[in-house]
Amino acid sequence: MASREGLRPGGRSARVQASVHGAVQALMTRMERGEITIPVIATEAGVTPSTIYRRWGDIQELLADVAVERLKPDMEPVDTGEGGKDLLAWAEQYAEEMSSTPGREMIRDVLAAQDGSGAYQCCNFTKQQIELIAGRAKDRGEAFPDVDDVMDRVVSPIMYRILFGEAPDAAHVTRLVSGAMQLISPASVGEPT
Amino acid sequence: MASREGLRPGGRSARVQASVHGAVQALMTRMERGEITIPVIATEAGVTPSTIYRRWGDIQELLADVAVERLKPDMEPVDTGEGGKDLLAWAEQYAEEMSSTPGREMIRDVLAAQDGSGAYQCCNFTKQQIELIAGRAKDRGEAFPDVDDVMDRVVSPIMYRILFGEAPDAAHVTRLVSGAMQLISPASVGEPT
DNA sequence: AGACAAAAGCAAATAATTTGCGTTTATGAT
DNA sequence: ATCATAAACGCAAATTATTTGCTTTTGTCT
Repeated sequence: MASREGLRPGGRSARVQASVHGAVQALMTRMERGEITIPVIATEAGVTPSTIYRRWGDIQELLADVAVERLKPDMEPVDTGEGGKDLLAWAEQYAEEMSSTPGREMIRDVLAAQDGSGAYQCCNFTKQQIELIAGRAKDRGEAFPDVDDVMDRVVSPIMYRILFGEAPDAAHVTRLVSGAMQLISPASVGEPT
Repeated sequence: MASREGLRPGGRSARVQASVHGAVQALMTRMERGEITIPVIATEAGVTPSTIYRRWGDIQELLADVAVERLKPDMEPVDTGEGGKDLLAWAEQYAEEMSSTPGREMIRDVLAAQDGSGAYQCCNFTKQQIELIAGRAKDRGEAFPDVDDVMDRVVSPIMYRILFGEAPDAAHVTRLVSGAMQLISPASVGEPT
């Protein structure tokens, strides 16, 4: 991610970065992806195109940079009082957000960039959310599956279907979550002990 | 995929298509991705750039088109005489091929295209391979998990890790396969009845 | 406050993309 | 077989995007 490291954190640089990011997001609400070019973004942001070219290299890197920022979770998973329910609620929302048109576009932007660090970051965002749920469950004394297992059993299938096929429906997400929870104790997702 | 449907199947069109595809593949062995532009491809293919623009639209669609073709399986999964072993052998090879640099580039190309049909096709290639393994197992009278479950439990985690994190190692693939096989009968992957 | 260098602006040069139009050539009907 | 038709291609001009050299602005560190 060109705009994150090794650059001046304050003042004009930060202002330009914010302005360009804002321009991209604004344009995405009014135009189609194919119409959004760097000169267009530059005009919207009140910046000269060469600034964008020098900082981000090409439009894919810029779009990926914006997408990563937008994919960063803005709140922590709801606390239902039980780990299995937390995970289900989180997974349902995750599936819905990522299946939406903007969601799918953001994922595509992240994956299309040469710089693979964006994808890695997004994966970490997800992991952190699950770790949060797992940590709360453990604090309550509940058993909870390993985070990597949740990634394999819940997150991966959701993402794969969104990327390669049709978005998973609610029933499918429920099945995935209860399957993952059964790694701990059979049939314990729905009913609190 | 622009080049697959609604165009003349024979003669010059087919020749141009083959020539352009060949040019892309040849260039990918000698250049980096960022250096491959449509004018460069056109020169290599002995074709005028506007032909490529009119047929594929932009370079992402073209690269996706080529990638889908290269991702099409060229042989059927090895037959070890037992479904679980077949699946393991297939999954190991799949993971290795897709984790390689050319493999990851092809996947990225497919996913980066606007036209989502390429991703769908790739998913179907994979499904068909697994269906083949499943069909053979059933012909032998073995139990074998549902293809969709194999997609969720084996293929998805492999692909997710390749796209978003680090490639899965052999031990992990083994664990995924035996987990999927346990959907049928516990601990029956290795040993023939 | 001043020196330094990073980042931005500007404009000219280069490269990619689009487009209009004439030519070639698959395809389907006679 | 030949012909009519339209799809696909080639070519070149026009447009648009990208790169690059140089100057100016402005954070940052002393």
